[in-house]
Amino acid sequence: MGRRQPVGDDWQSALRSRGYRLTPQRQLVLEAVAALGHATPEEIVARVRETATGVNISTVYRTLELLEQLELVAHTHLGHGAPTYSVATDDEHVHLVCRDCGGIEEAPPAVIVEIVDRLAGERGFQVDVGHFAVFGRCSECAAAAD
Amino acid sequence: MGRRQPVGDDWQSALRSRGYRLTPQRQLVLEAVAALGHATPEEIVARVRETATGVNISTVYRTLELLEQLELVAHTHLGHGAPTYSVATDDEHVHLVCRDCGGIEEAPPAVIVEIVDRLAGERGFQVDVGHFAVFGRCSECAAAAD
DNA sequence: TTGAATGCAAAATGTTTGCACCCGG
DNA sequence: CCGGGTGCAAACATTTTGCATTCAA
Repeated sequence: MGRRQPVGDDWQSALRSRGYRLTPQRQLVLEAVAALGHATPEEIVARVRETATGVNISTVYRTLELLEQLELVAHTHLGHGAPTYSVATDDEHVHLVCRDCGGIEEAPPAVIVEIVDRLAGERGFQVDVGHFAVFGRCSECAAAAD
Repeated sequence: MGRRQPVGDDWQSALRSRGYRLTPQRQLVLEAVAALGHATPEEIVARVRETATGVNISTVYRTLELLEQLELVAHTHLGHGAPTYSVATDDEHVHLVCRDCGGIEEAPPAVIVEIVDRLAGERGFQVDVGHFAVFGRCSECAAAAD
């Protein structure tokens, strides 16, 4: 895991240009999301506090909401508990969530282009590939279940 | 929505055969799930209370957990808040969740057989079609967004 | 300086648990 | 009668909100 790509400084203009302020909290949250990948708010605040102990969880929630609105981050519901956040520029991928072990695999979006096109063509539904979640049983657990 | 299919009496043997007791609460919860389709625990308890006012929400949670274990019901996470339950014998389908209006459309499983087969063949991942959730933007909201 | 942003505490929402009582088998 | 099942209350987990204070611009 670890960092995906460095956080550029385009995020600063993204905030500024829409009249939002640049704060250390916002920078730290964005960096944490980028460094962690698929992180819950709880994990994000923990990471942020390694640098700035005082940061409040409610600030993290508000910041994530704002960053998502600015399309700098995106969240995915993987089925169980809290949602996970990643930077919006990450390559989108399909999430394979195992109902037994809870493990998460990632598959390239190529796997689902057909259905994406089909849903767009047949019903005008624009699929958000990054939020695609497929539930099932991974090969490991499938083997163990027999 | 209303009822999908009547609740047979096979559920009684499903409980009995595994040493579980038949209770009015369990019957009412199962009937509510069947009648409502895609209902949250909160909606289910409301429905149950139309008939039996005293039923407690914690009983509903415990009952849903049991019924799911017996494969009489199944739950799906549709992205936002509480999970939704349906009877396990409902025809499985793909859920299309709109990120804007929160609306849920259903698509026939035929739409995704290709990817199901592909994931099974390439990585041994057994897809649970009923828990398939596709996030995106419905045609209505897509039109409104332009 | 000034209002957007934060921290804090409390509320809202969703789910789980301990325990005494009840009732299905 | 007996232990599984229920109701109740309280604990827990997660997210949201009101409000006074702080700080980026």
